[in-house]
Amino acid sequence: MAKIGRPLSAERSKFNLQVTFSNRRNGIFNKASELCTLCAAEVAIITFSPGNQVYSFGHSSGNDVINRILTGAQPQTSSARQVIEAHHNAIVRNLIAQLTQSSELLDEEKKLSKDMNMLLKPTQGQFWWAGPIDEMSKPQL
Amino acid sequence: MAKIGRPLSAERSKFNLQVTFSNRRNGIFNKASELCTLCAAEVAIITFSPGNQVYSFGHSSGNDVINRILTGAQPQTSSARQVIEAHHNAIVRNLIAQLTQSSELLDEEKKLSKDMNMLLKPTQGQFWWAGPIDEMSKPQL
DNA sequence: AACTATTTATAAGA
DNA sequence: TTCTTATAAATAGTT
Repeated sequence: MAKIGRPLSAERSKFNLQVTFSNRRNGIFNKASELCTLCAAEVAIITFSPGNQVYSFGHSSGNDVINRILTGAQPQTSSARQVIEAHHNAIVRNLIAQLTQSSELLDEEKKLSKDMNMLLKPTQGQFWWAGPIDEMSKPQL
Repeated sequence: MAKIGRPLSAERSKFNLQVTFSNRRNGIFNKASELCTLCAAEVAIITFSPGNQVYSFGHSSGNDVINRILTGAQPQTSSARQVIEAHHNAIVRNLIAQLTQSSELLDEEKKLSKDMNMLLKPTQGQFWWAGPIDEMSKPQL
């Protein structure tokens, strides 16, 4: 929805696309960070770039990362880093698949439920969407 | 970071906070949607509101939800809906915990790696942060 | 990296 | 809740 900042040129170079992805990813992460602090919300974001690299954002107010660093973590070698990064990558790959599947299942059920309501409540005529009823049972206007 | 739209009043009512959360959540989801279409990226977002309700966003370009609806899904009862929603809620609860843990592990390792660099490269003196070196080895300014 | 012209986001109020 | 509006933020293209 909606146009962006400036009108997009018809042809965007591959490099510009990477810059755009990076800028917008940072923008979304900043928005998420603001949402956490402003509303005491929890937010997790997983992104895969066009180049198939993963960037993730996670915030949980209960965890104190610094404390855990100060009480026992040991410096790790570069190869250990690689193992951790690979593991992290595998985890988020799996997470995004689960999340998408679960979200879509929910969306399907919502859509079907809405259709059922439209079929089952025709006698209420034009007033069926006027009351403080569940959002799910509103017909598409 | 940064101030927001209009200056915030000193006291924000609980209701306004909910409105703010809803508006900003939608804003982030829209940004994520734009990122997907504009950059051919994959994005998944999980949020928990202050009221502990979950809202999630998932996009994977390979899945065709409509087709799966048309080829076999059956309408479900309200109790089935509740089961699905509970299941979805449990899934995302688990996902956000995993993601946060994995992200924090990565962050810890990066921080330790940075500290190691600071310890191992003292001879470069005041110039060690001036060059085009890896971001990870920059000291905190 | 920084600038800038626009568009978009959004807090408050109606 | 939805709309409006004033102001700040985001950002695409350029330098």
